[in-house]
Amino acid sequence: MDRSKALAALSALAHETRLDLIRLLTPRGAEGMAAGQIAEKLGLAAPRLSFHLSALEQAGLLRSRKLARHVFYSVDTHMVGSTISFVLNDCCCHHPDVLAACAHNRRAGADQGEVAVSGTENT
Amino acid sequence: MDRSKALAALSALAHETRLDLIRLLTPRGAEGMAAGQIAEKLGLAAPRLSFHLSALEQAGLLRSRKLARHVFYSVDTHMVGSTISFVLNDCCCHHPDVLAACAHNRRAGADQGEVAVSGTENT
DNA sequence: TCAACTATTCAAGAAACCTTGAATTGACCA
DNA sequence: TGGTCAATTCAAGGTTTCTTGAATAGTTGA
Repeated sequence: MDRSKALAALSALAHETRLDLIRLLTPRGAEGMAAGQIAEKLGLAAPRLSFHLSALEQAGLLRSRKLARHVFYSVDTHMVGSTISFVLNDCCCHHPDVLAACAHNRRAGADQGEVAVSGTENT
Repeated sequence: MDRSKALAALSALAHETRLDLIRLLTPRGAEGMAAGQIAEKLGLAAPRLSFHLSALEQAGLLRSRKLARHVFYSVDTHMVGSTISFVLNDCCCHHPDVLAACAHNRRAGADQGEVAVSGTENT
């Protein structure tokens, strides 16, 4: 993964709406979700959603496939992982404290249960 | 780590110059580096550097301390780690594929030697 | 105190980004 | 073919972000 790709991916992630999209779509796996359903879940106007979906797709973080009149979007988990590891590798040079903080927080998160949402927020 | 902090940190990271700063400063540890030396290393105009340093500090990714007429900046490794783990936890819900891609790339980076700079570029 | 040095702040302009409503494209079905 | 639905594209606007040169504040040593 080269720098410009990583930078594009980071820029794409650095927006509230787009993080919401990643958060919503990740648990859906490769199947993903249709744009209309996403718009409904997140309460977004269609053009606005389109704008952010295409930003994420451009950055390589989402894939899309057409099915009848729907377009399904799914997260490219490999790309997300690569982006994260870019920050760890290239920027932080495997600095032990960064890795430690990362590992610690990952464990803490798992302990508390800010996990396993996967469809439960279906109000 | 709450969402707005994480978002601020991600936004701060999503800029070429600021990634350069993190990359330069991480190996220096808590000691950090004086603004003037940073400017020289990266070839940045002083106001521009100040702008980006303060953006990173605002986001919590850098700390600063004054020493005589110099200001030393250093990376807050804990904050960087927290930001990374936020993406893993909160956004990707510990999705196994993301973790796998992250772990894989981390190992690949270590194998190749894009590591262990830690002060050797002291021209 | 004065000059030199380090770093930040200010102001202005350019560029990029985001949101919105209107228009458009493409697919489906009667 | 005409109507409807799903999604995108377009155009306009407002806001934010970035860069630059000029001005400012604080520190040091003669």
